[in-house]
Amino acid sequence: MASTTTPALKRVLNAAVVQFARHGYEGASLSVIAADAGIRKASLYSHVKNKDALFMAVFEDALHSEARFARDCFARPDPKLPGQNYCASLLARYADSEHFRFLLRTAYIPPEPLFHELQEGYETYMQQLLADFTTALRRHVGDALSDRDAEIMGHAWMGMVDSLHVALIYIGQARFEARLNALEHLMSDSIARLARGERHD
Amino acid sequence: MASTTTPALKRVLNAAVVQFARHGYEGASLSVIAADAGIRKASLYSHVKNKDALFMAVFEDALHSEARFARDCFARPDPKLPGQNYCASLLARYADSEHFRFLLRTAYIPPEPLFHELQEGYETYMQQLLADFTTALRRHVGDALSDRDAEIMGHAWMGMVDSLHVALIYIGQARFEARLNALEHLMSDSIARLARGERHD
DNA sequence: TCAATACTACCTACCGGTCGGTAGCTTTTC
DNA sequence: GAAAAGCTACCGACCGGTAGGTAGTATTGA
Repeated sequence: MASTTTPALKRVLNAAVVQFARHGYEGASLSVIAADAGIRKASLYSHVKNKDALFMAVFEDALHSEARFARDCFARPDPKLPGQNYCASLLARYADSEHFRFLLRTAYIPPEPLFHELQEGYETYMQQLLADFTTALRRHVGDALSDRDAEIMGHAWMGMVDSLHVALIYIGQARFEARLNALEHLMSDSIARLARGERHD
Repeated sequence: MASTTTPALKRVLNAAVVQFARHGYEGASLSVIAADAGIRKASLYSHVKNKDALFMAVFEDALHSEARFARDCFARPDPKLPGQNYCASLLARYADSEHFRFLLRTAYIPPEPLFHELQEGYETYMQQLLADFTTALRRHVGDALSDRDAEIMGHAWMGMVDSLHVALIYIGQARFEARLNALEHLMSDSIARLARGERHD
């Protein structure tokens, strides 16, 4: 399974993530991907078994790439709110990372033939994100935090993250920042309440 | 523009919304849509100019349908929070309305050739939703509400709505309800604070 | 009767994928 | 050391299939 990644394959994968991110699974053409990688379509099959396998390879790359990104965000201490680094970095990340754009494009409506495999990958990624947030939250609020409130805040934060993801895709930069600001206010109010020892009913 | 809708065209539109909602713009096949409507593919062109026009016709229907749904939600008084009726009705709406599923499927990643036309439609729909929420919020909080706080809460609520939309698509019913509950807690905390006359910095 | 709607048959364009074949570098074999 | 054999990456040509769309003709109904 530890297949070596030749330079040619790397070019193919780089071309593929761009096309898949831009046009989706069905919309991306193997001819174009091959051309962008500097070879003919037939030669693709020296490197990958078929379109599905190519897509899954890109997906694995993207998941690893974004997992590392998230880990780095949570490694730095959040300035004010748990998970704040991650949320605040999304805009730049979206501009810079082809892998991230690929994941967002594919996340909500994955290609039907690959649905289950993809679902699993996303699932573990989201679980990791949630776990990271929860530990950050516990560190931030302290022992007063009940399990139930931690779970509620976890759901809310994951919802907030999805909301920001969506904002990246279809509303502009200005409104992304407005939404981020607004949602941080909500989080801040609720966390302040928890820190005062009040509980959600 | 006020073209009459014959029964045959209605059958075509009904078949089309199902296919577009299920498979998207590119994935939906005109042959299948025609077959579902009880005619041959070539006969479609007696009713619609081409695939784009068919898609746009379905889109207009869907927008009107969902605008009416939102209006009905906001016509009823919200039990606890502004906009609560709408959010709480989403799950059932998603199960029942083919038009709604169509809109959600198409919203974030619209077909490229129709991008601009669709964007406009969504834009006015979202503006209406935001306006409805804002008046509900003003009614709920009272005169103490500053314009700035109203705007912040508006952004937050729209984010919450997007978050719930996403939840409908790719996480199950159980987690939708957990997210809804969690986000309502956030909203509730923030609105309680506003109602006490405190302001966001 | 005449327009609207339906049909069959067909078109071009493109898709993912396979085929036979080859250039060129490694490894084997005597 | 050099011929023989094998392997990898590549190519043009082609496959079956499907897509959206069109031309021409038959059917239908007010």
